[in-house]
Amino acid sequence: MKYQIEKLLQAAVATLPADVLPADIVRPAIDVERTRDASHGDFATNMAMQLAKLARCNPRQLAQALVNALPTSDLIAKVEIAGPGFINFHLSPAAYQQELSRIFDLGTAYGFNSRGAGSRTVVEFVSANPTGPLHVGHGRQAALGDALAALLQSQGFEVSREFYYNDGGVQIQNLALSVQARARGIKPGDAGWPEAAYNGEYIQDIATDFLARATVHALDGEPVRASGKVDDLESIRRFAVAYLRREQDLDLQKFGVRFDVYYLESSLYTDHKVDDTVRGLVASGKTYESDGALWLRTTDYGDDKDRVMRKSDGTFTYFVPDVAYHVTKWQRGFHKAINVQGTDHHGTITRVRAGLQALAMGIPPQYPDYILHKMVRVMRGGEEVKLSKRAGSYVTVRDLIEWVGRDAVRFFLISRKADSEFVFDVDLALSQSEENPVYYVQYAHARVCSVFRQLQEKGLSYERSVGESNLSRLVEPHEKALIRRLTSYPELLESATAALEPHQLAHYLRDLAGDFHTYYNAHQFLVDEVGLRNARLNLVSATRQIIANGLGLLGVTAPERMDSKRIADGAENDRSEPGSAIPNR
RNA sequence: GCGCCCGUAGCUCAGCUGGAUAGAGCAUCGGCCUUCUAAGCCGAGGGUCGCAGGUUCGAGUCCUGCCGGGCGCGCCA
Repeated sequence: MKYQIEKLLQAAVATLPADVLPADIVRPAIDVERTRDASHGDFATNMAMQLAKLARCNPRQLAQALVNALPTSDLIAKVEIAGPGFINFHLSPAAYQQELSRIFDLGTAYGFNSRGAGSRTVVEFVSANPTGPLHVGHGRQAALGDALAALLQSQGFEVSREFYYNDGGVQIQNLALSVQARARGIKPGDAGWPEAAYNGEYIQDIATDFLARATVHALDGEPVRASGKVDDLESIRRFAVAYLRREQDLDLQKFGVRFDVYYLESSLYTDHKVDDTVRGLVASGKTYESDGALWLRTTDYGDDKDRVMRKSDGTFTYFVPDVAYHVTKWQRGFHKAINVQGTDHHGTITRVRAGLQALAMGIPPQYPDYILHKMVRVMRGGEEVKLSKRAGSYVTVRDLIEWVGRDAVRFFLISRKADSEFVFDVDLALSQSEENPVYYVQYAHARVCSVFRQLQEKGLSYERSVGESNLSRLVEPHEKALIRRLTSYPELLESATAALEPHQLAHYLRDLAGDFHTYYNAHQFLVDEVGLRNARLNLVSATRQIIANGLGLLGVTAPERMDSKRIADGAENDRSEPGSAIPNR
């Protein structure tokens, strides 16, 4: 609808005579947006004011000229000039009817488009090192990245979800040494406990299983059998990595997140991608040797100092395989790449991009895109739980899911802008999980389903149709507000995707649910009069569809009933005591 | 010290890339269940949009400088 109005305006501008709008003025892009206030109509544009500034004339007069030049359309019922020169458009019932029909026709695909068709996109997220369980920060990335990937898919992008494993390097060595120490009965703080060791209790679990010669079946790899020999550091390393990868995979499975590709850092070495990258960089002339190390002149690309590629001991710094990894993204045809990471990684952005630019492969300077999220602080028992791998005590994704349920964790983590810090109050989530915003949205969905169950029980008829006579029955302000919200869903999806901001969708759904609950309380749907009943049922049916669509993109379930306080995926939630459920009324 | 990000109601956060009277949830207070599920609805109070300038028809949004907070600044990853 928005585009149709923009087209009309475009036509109007083109017909303006030169004495009103001199031809040499550069036309600003036509921008039509939703009004905030329903009394201002459905859409508005400020272009008369922008043009007036350039043409040095009265904005209201220019607005009038534009309105006069506007082609007629059956989508528009009324056009007004308001305030300093806004042009307000009131849509006709036909326009809404057309849009509601589309909701029914397209179903789960409503709001989708093919704007990104043919654009292969890789979204990299989580990418946790296999040195410990996933913490809440990873949870935020998982929720963000997965929703973002779904949004991109809704706009026609061909998306690959990728997880990059740093399975080489010093950290893995430290992990192996930690497990080995535990297997020898050495505990954190004891004499002989390695300095850079991981202190978490999960290390003991791994050591115990290792000694018991357990076998770990990683979800996407070969089974790994522990040798049980304490001196066999290589076996310990392989076993520990497989063990923790499996743990992480299980967490992600519980969270409902799937990856298309797990990319192993170690494979970049075995496939010679790292060597190729180094050769390419040396050939570019952007490197130099100093103090026995090989450096990349990243300062040529805006970095504040040059970076070491190959240390004097002959090993590479981590950013070399990182560049190599991004080269493979480009070579695999992903000309759009988005990385979801914590803000503590923002220093790496310049380096990775510098490496890609130095290779002169035709990769755009801004490749890849980054979404950096701030840290999640966790409050429990009135105190902040410090997220420290060293201390070994931190809240895991699994903890959160067990406490408040997957749907709540997902919705909660997604409903904040990535670059805003926020506090996850565990006590609040524990004590008031029933009041979590996600249930508000899910309840709206379940309520519609319930209405249709009642319809059947009462044996009432219902005709699914949004014909003109039908829609003209929807005259209540509550109904108009709901229609407005529903039909703005495609614009919302487009905006959330373009801005890479899934939180927009979470907020939209809460608003939509609010519109619905208000309507529900104000009016009866199952009325005797057939025409009105059809009209209202069609409206709430469309509402149910959009809520289900939106929640689906966020990875949250849309339950058909909420007949207990138990959470939709309540298998994870053992807090409900017998009798605590609120019975149906 | 330098770089990036953040600062909006008591708390947690929105504010659609500069628009019309700054919004929601929680918390507080007051109403609404013999009526499609009260996980809901209606109403009230609560604001110097960190501070000070600037840009223009118009600034929470843009530019500058301060103040406060986070993160980064290794031949660590």
